[in-house]
Amino acid sequence: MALPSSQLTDSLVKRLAGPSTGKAGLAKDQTEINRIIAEASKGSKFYENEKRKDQDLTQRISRILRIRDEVMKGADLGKIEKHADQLLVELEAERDLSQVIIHCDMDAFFANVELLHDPSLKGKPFAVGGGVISTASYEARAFGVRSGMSGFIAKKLCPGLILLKSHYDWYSEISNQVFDVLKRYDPTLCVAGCDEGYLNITPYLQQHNLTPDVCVQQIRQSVYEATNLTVSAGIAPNKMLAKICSDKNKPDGQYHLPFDSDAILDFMRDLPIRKIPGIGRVNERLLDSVGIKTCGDVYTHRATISLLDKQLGLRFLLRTYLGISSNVVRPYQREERKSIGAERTFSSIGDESLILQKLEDIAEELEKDMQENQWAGRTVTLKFKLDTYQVFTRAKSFPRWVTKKDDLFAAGKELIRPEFPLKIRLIGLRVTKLKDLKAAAASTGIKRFFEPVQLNSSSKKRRLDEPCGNEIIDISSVDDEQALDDEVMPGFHEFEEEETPLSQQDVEDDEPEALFNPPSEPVSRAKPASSTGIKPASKKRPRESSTPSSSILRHPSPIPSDPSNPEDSLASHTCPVCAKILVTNNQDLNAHIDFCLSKGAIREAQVEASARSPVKPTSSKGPSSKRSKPETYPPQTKLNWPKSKK
DNA sequence: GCGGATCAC
DNA sequence: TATGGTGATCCGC
Repeated sequence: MALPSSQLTDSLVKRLAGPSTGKAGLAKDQTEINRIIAEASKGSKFYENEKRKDQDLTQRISRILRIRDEVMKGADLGKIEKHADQLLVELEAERDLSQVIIHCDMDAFFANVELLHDPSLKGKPFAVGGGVISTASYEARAFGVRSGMSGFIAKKLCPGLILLKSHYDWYSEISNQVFDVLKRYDPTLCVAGCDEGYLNITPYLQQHNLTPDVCVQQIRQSVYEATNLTVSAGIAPNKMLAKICSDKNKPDGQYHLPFDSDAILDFMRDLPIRKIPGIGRVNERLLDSVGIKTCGDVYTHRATISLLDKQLGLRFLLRTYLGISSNVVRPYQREERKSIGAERTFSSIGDESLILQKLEDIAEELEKDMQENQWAGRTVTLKFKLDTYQVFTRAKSFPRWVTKKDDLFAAGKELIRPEFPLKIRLIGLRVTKLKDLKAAAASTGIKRFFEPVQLNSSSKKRRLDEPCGNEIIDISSVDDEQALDDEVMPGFHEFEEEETPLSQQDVEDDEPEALFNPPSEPVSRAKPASSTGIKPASKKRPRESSTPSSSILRHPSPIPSDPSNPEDSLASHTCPVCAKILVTNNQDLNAHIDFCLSKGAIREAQVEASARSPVKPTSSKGPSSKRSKPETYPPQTKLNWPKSKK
């Protein structure tokens, strides 16, 4: 039984353990649990796919480290750190401790709802979910059973595990009850999933002359009285911190982070970076590769991060280190929605007619959903997962609004046809470039004059269009020019809530998110040359990328010396790669850095390519498997963060 | 606009 | 022993 260790890397073992390792309800011996999971998975197609992804990530990390080493040569680290420190001062100035933000998170939600319906489950290890576990009871978690884990793996970890089917209607109803309670404390409640939400209780505290702790006790008590379910909560000055805090005393507890800069810094210092929303397993590994395990490590490695800004996201990480994030709490707006889709997993099938049947089913399901919720869209994206677990997407845009099953099915067929032969285990359709048919209808009647218009968070216009006499029906055939034309309601602006930016241009970072906020996260991707080169055919081939593309350091005045530098004025800069001093503007500086980087990166890539030969084709039928040239050069990697600015 | 990847619940 | 579904974001073409 100890034989597996030979081929398994630590990273693969950890990856196989699932995305929610390190969550609450820790089990005793994680090592033993991971071994059992790896053992049970070994040899399966799922396992092979995870292995492939793990290897790709390993390569991506290698590229980043090579870039780092190259860039560090001759770099003036002292100067770079000084610049990072300057940025920290600027970010610190943005800190806002004036709002009391609460993150409420239901404890083992699905499992506890099941418990209400069947009290005999109390004290037993059970989990909700069929093939994949949604939620495990705390007793089951002690065995290592976690959400996202396959049911049969969970059974291996806990032979006595009771697996329950999901009852979404139950969860949904109770979920609404919970939110109704929370809204009494903050009508602008921001729902983040069916079992959690953010509140800004600042006004409530003032109106009722309460302290945050007492108020949150009352909130939790109110939820319990209404549902018989416990909820944990975090009290902090912003959403990110509140979310992290809600996990601190879970279950049935609350944690109040002091509203004090130094206390927050202390709190962040030893916090595992993985706890930050947006930093998942991949980003965790990437950051770990440069020595960052905790938020405090961000400061220690600020020079490295500065040099790898493009890959790691300097600004995001510095904000994280400081414990700064958005404190804007606002309900999800319908017009923020960007896509609607449906997908289904089934036992692998290769028969074309059967696959088309599945596609038709999905098209019908999606049409129903779009109809019920009044959405139309212009882009249809087909998604399919091979029996090897590799996922692909193919998209097509239309000049008109799509709403009907026939159109969805036709688009799907057109997109999948060139991919045959195929053996797939999942198929799905998603529609984007949405048009809100409810808004379209509303804009038609007189009532439009009484309803505030909401702008799309991003910036401009909102919908509400004029056309169509008065019915909502089938706009799919309306002339697009007209249908596409939106109209802005006069007199309403919509973007008010911003906090004042102080001197920084960047005001709010993340708030537009429906869920919490941060679309952030680092990581970077490497795309290319995956170890297994198979893939569906058609379309684009691997073209080679050649231009550098990036400039490390995205800020106007990144590392260079001068603190004051407008956007494009000339200034003296030290190239972090070759250490030359250049008098130029930022654009040219970046171009220069790209040049320096590409030289080193290409050289490294060549060395690596020659040292490595085979690209193993994992069977499977992808027609033209490319494999041609692995990477021309590395700049692929990068962590995407949130949209920090702009 | 497209496709791959990551993330969260 | 059968490893989910929905939605979003970001990057690099």
